[in-house]
Amino acid sequence: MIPDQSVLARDAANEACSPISCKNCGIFGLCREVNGPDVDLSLPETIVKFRKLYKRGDVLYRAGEPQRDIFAIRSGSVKTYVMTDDGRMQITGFHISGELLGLGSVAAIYSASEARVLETTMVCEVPIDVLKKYCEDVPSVRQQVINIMSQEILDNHELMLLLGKKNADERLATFLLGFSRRFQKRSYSPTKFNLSMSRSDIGNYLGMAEETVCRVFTRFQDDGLLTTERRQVKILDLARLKAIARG
Amino acid sequence: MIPDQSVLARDAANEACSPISCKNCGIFGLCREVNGPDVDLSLPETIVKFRKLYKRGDVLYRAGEPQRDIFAIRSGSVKTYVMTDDGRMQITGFHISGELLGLGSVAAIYSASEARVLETTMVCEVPIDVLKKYCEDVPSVRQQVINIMSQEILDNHELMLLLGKKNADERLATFLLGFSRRFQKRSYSPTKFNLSMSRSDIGNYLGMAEETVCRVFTRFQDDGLLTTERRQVKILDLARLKAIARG
DNA sequence: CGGACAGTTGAATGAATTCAACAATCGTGG
DNA sequence: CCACGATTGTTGAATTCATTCAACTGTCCG
Repeated sequence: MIPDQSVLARDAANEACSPISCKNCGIFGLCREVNGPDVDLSLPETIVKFRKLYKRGDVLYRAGEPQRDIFAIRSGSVKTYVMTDDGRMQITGFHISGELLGLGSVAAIYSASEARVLETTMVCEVPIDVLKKYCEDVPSVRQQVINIMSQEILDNHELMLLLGKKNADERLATFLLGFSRRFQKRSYSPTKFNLSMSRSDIGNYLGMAEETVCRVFTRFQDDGLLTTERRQVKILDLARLKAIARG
Repeated sequence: MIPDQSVLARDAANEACSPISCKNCGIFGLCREVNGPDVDLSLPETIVKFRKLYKRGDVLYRAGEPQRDIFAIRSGSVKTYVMTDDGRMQITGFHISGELLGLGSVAAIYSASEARVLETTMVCEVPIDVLKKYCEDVPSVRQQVINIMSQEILDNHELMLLLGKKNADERLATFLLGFSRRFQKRSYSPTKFNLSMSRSDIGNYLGMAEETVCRVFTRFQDDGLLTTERRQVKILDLARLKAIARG
C-alpha cells in the first residue's frame, strides 16, 4: 500500500540532514548521490547549516523587502502571493516538499511576492549571495537555476490559461490534477492526498469565491468523481477528472 | 515633439545592423558600446546573421515543436500564447521592440507556448545552442538571461493578479498603463501610442470579451480619460487611469 | 469596388458572486 | 480532558457584472 504524503512528511522532517545524505536539498545538486562526484561540497556545507523550522502562518519573505535567501522546502508547504495596492491578494502558487522558492525575484531589488507557510514546514535557507557564487563555480547548478525558473514560467502560463479561459469546474479539476501529478512524482499516492490549504486559499488561487469551490467540490462528489472529508481528498475517477480539466 | 513609436519603428527597420552598431540586439550584450570591451564578438557575429523579417500572422515558434531559437525583436510586435486541449487560447504577453522571446521554454524539450507576429516585424534569431555556449563563456550574458527570466516571472505574476482579482475597468487601465510605461522606457510617448493588436486580442489577454473591451474604452472616453481612434490611443488623464488600475 | 474583417452598441442571458445563516471542527486555556 | 470561542466549511437565495447573441457601421486590402 502506498503511504499518503502526511506520513512521509513526518518521516522527512525527522530524517537527518547532512550535505551528503539530504535528499530534499538535491535540487541544487548539493548532494553527492544526486549529482555525482563533480560537486564541490565545501559551499553546500555553509548552505545547509541554515536549516530552519517554521510554523503555520510564518512568513518566509515579504513583498517590498530585499530578498536575502532562496528556500528549499524539505517538508510541509508554502503559499506565495502578490497583492494589489489596495490589499487584494492573488496566490501565485502552492509549494510542497522538494520545491524551491524565491528564484523569481533574483533580478529585482525588492521582492514583489510574499511567501507564507501553510503548516509546520522545514526549509533549507540559501543566502542569495552564496547561491550566486555557487552558480558561478558549478555549471550544473547554473543549469538547474535556469531550469527551475523556466519551469516556473511554464507553470505561470498554465495558471494564466486557467484564470483567463476556464470555468469553475475546469479550474478545480485542473487544480486537483496538478496536485495529483506532483504527489505522484514524489512517490505519494496520486489519488489520495491531504490539501494543506483552506477552501478560501484554493478559491483565491483559482480566481473564484470560496463558496464556489465548495459547491464544485460537492457537485464532483455527487457525480462520483471524488470524495472529500475536509482537506482530505480521494480521487475516484481520474480519467473523468482529466476530461473535465481540458488541458 | 516626441515622435510616436510607429515612426521610430520604421527608422529602426532601416537602420544598419552590425554586431558593433545594433542597439536593439544589446539585450545579450552583443554590442561593444552597450557592454564594454570584455565582450567576445566572435560569437555575436554568428548570431546576428540570422536576422529576419516577418509579416502579420507569421509564426515565430509553435507549441509542441522543439524550440530551436531565441528571438530578439528589433522592430514591430509579437503576441505569445498558450492553448487548452480543445483549442481555447490565452495570450500570455505582447512583446515590442527591444524585448526578448523564447527564454521561458529553454528547460522544456517542446515549447508549450506559441508566438505570432502582429505586424511587419524584424527579429534577430539566436540559435539556443549558440546562446548556451555564449552563456557559458560570458558571465554578463548569464546574468542577463537570469534577469530576463526573472522579469518574465514578475510580469506573469502581475497578469495573474489582473486575471484573478481585477474587474473590467481595472484590467483595461492596467493594460494601457503597462504599454505607457514600456513605450516611455524606449523613449516613445507614454501618452500617445498605437496598439498593434485587435480588440479581440486585448480581450483575450485580459480575460474578457472583445465587446467588453469596447464598452470600457467608450466609457473611459466618455469620462475624459482618453481618446481612441481605432488602435491609436491618447491618454488624457494618466493620474486618474493609475487610480483606476490599482496596482 | 466589394467582400471580409474589425469595431461598436443594445438587449437578453447566465455563471459566479455576495450576503446570510448555519454546521462542523479545531485548538487553546482552564 | 473538556468546553467554548474562533475558524473553516457548506448550503440557499438574491444580485450583478460580464458574456452572448445580434445587428450594424466603418475601414482595410486585394
